[in-house]
Amino acid sequence: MDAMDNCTDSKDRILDKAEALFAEKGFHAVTVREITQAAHCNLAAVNYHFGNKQNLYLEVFRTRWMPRARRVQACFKDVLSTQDERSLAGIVHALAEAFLKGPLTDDERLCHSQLMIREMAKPGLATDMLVDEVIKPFFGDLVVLLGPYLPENGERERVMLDIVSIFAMVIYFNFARVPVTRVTGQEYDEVFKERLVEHIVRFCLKGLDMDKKEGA
Amino acid sequence: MDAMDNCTDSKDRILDKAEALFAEKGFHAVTVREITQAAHCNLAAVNYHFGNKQNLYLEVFRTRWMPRARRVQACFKDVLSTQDERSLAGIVHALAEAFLKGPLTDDERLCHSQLMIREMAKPGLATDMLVDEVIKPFFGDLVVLLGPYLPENGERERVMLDIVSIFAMVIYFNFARVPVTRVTGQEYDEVFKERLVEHIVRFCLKGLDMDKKEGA
DNA sequence: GTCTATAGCAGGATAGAC
DNA sequence: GTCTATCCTGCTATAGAC
Repeated sequence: MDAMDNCTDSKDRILDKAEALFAEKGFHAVTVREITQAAHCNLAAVNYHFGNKQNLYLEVFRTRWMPRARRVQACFKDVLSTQDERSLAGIVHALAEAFLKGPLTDDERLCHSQLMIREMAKPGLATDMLVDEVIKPFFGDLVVLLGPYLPENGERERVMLDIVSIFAMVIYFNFARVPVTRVTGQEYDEVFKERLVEHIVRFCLKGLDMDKKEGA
Repeated sequence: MDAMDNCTDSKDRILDKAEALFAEKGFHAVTVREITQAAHCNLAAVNYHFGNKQNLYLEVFRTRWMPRARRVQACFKDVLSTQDERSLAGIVHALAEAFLKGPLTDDERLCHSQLMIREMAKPGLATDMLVDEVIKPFFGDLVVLLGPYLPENGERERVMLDIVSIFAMVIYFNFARVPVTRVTGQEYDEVFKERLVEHIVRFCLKGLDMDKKEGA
């Protein structure tokens, strides 16, 4: 398809297409034939370069998913460092922005969260790598970062749940595009995504925040 | 396994096991052989009763998923009707409670949300049925119910996003048990689930709500 | 490093006895 | 309704020419 296809070697093309297909359909629903056809190379290339299908899947995470996760985290820290004053609102906004708009293209972002969700749904081949090398360290950073805003020092669990909740929002709105679009009637264009970031920041900071009009 | 297995007919046993397996692994990762073995019946039974694997999958949604979704919604309305005064907090609490504790057993709830998430991740065989017959009508009800609390009548989209956000929390905490457990160190026992309900209600109503200690 | 050909096997589906 | 036996397709993986 792409004019560049012949410039990059088949190993890279396979990794690219494999990632997209694994994200879209899941490991079992994708066949090696499908991948090699999409990558415009021979069926045997997967076994030659990666040994077998499982290892190709793992390589997708090693060479594609992990670096991208690091890019997003770097973006988050970049945004933070440019803020002259540190505030809770600033941190949440940086988080939502890095994950929902950040350095990734739309396709990358969708692909990225789909791969993660699939792996998180049920412990899979790449779960350990993902949890130990990316999720846990990043959560550790966030706990430290949000420490000053803790109600008490003892309530570590509450902070954990709050952080997870922010991710819940970001990941859900990325992943559940189909029902969101069907229910709201909104396509995921730039305008809507900007509104989503605003919504997520507001919701995470203030919740529904409709108390003014209590009493039906 | 169960002592009751021989009492219910094979059609029901197949539906039960198929649902659990489809939820756990996804459509493609499950084989008909696996299902029939788990259901202690013959391989040919699936084709005899359901024609083919795809139709079995659809029947799982028709005869298992949909009735359960209705039970949860009924529970939500029940709780609402017992509240003497209607309030935003009451509605959110009823929602979180119905979905996170409600009428379902733990296994049912996990199974239920896994099936839905898989279907929502990418439009699948049952997506239309699910969206048109369950999600859209229920969202319609919620929009009406939350209408009195709208900031303005024009802001329908904001209410939609708020409702979706509540579901995002509920579904994520149900679905992403693995990372939640790994990060928080908490198993999903009764105590933790009760805390989760409290957390979700609080978070949805008030967000992070840490403004008191602004300024690091 | 790329390709063809094929081994070897697992899965879905069916025919037909009981 | 249940079972056995079997067909056939489509998959992963490999061997070996180029």
